[in-house]
Amino acid sequence: MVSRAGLSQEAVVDAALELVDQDGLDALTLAAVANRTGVATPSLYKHVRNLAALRQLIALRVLDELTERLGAAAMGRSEEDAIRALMLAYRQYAAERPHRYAALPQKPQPDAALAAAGGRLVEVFLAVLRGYGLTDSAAIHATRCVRAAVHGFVALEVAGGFGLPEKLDVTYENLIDMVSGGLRTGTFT
Amino acid sequence: MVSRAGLSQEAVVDAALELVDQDGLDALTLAAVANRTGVATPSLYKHVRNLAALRQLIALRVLDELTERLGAAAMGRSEEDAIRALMLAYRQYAAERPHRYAALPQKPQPDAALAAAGGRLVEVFLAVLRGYGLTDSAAIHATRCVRAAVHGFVALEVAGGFGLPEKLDVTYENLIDMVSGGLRTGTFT
DNA sequence: GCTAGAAAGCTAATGCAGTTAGCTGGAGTT
DNA sequence: AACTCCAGCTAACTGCATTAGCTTTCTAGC
Repeated sequence: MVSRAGLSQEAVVDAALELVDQDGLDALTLAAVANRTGVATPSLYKHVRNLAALRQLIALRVLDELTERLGAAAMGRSEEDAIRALMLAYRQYAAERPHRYAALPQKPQPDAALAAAGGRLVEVFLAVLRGYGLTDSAAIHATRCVRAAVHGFVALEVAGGFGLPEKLDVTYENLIDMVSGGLRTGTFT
Repeated sequence: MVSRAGLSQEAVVDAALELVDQDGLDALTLAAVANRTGVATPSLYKHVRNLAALRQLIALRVLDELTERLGAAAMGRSEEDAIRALMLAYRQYAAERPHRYAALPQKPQPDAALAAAGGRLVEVFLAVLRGYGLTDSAAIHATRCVRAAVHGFVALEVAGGFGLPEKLDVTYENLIDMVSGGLRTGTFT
């Protein structure tokens, strides 16, 4: 069935994710992945176009993983309850897998699969916001605001952008209040 | 006065910033900086410890530049007026210099100068929030929330994380409303 | 003015990572 | 049993960061 090491694109991405989890994003090198999969570096090119492509595959995985988590968290809840669950789950994912979260692309990627995954993520937010009775355009603006708040907090937290780490839970509760308050009382254009 | 090319750490950072502005963060390479300053690559080590150090110097510059802009924008304003000006100036900086904004560190940096610069940035936010009569701890939480919202939006925008770029101005106005509404009515612990 | 020393620059060389080219051997097929 | 395909390999090249050691030039002090 499979020749030698039984490698596949999936297995390569798996190994790359382990590497990222353990040693951070900067440690993601084809040599390291090859080493971890017990293969010579050039052999990886049989499964992955190049390093950039591997990074995109990773981003795709992370995005889908996050989307799944958020969907599960929001399921069966509505309105503020759902928003709160969504935001908590989001932060929790980044806390559990900070390096994976950091692996999300920081620059515009022209990748179609990635864009689709981003769309799926947005869909989860939109689904939750429908409970607020927001019309199409308003829902989009509201979604962006929620995403901005959540991503901003998490990104700053992961990057060590906040001083004291003790009270971050409290800050996040405040942020949740701010967001859900804004959704309740705010006027979205 | 100065030996040959009249280089200095400042000049190296200047050249590096030009490079980043023009070609993006990935284009920041010692070879490229050397080329731009008319010097052989190893000569740069006379002014900068290594590439990582250069990156930190760049981050420092950007952080201070941003802080200065925000301070100027908030000056003479108070409460919602000031918050609005602050948020608009923040986004405008990132829009003008997206690559510089992206050059801010994404990972915890143990650099003291960088931490100090971060502290100065936070000070501007805190100064504005004092107008809301927030006590110490509450002011810190509120500041973090504002920063999270602003940074999240800007980071997503710079990264192309939003679909349609047309209505982003509108979204940002909504975000400003959400934040200032939260500051007005919210209870910060 | 002259000379010593520090500073700034250079060339040479090393190591590592990504990538390409071309070979090879085993698995599945006919 | 011969054929074909493909995963994996070795060899080789490139670009970049970094170090070592030499040369030149400016400055300071005599």
